[in-house]
Amino acid sequence: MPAVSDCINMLDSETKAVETPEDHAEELRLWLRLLTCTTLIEGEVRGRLRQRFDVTLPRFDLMAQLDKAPDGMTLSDVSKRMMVSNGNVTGLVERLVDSGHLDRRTSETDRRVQVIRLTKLGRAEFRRMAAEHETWIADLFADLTPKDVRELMRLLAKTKASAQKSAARRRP
Amino acid sequence: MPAVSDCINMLDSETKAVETPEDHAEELRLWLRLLTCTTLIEGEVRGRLRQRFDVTLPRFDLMAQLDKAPDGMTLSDVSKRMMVSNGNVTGLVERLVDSGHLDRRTSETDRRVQVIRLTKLGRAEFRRMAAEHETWIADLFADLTPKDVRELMRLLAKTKASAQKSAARRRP
DNA sequence: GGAAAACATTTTAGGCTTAAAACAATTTGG
DNA sequence: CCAAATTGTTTTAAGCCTAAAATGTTTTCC
Repeated sequence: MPAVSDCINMLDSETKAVETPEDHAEELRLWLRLLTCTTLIEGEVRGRLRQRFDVTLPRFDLMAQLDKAPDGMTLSDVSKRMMVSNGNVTGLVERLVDSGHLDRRTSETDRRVQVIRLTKLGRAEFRRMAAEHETWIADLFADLTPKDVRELMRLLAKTKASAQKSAARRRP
Repeated sequence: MPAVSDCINMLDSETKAVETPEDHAEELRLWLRLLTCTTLIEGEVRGRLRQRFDVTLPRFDLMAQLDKAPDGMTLSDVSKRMMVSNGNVTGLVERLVDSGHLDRRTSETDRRVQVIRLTKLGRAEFRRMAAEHETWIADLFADLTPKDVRELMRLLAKTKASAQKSAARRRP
């Protein structure tokens, strides 16, 4: 919604809206900044996980999901939560089962479904990594005041809702 | 900086700070929300680029960088700007040169350096895609008021600075 | 001038990621 | 009941991505 002063060239002599390519440069800049922040932090976390624990970020993320679900999750659940494709989860899980971090079994009641859980080893290692991970995040956001954090949370919630609505418009 | 009421358990009987694992749950939640927003929007843009133009997001991003640099860029420049590894750029450029979107030549003055530019075709296609891309972004952020956008820009700038400082602390 | 350091890029090996197709099991609706 | 639709997962093909090592080039500085 541009300020009135920005609209002068978009109104014809009869004060009627004219079809003009609208200017969305601000939103574009916002998106690029959002992306930069995420890429920056993600890269930093990725590097620290590798250096300190020799683990990849996707593996850590998957274990984080499972740590919150003591009764296990299906691959579909994981895929939705992590917002990645099904095939991606299949490979990720396979590697984590091989390394002894995950337990996978076919559901008794529905033979299509695979339920995965953290093993004892997986849970222990994840907890160790997560504790340190939390301090990295705190440090990365250290210059934000509690008020900044609250305000960002609020605005990002609004952003998420807006984007979800837009996505739903395209794919109803 | 927790509120005073949150600190009660962190002070011992002599009102001295005690070594307690600090609570950074808020920052962690903020990071997850930031990541969710980015992943959501990025996935949406990726899908639309593929459907409408049969182009990948990394290719689009690379062309976007070059569109802003009519005199071309070196691979290092691109790598820094896109915040991806050098080897990644090598492959990306190779595919875009093959498809006729990029021109690549060795610098006259420094034979280590490769300078890449958009070809006429590359520029034309990018401009066509970028125009539509901008409307997608506007739509994805449509529910944010201009004030929201300004405030988010400000807070993300602060976030970026904080994260860069934190990264620099680790890797001086 | 020449060895050593720094720089730009490519190569390598391995893992991540996606979209789409294929497969298997369950549910639905005549 | 049973064919059709749906659901959960895996496979496939291609591309993306990283870290680290290797290669070639230029600069630095004795």
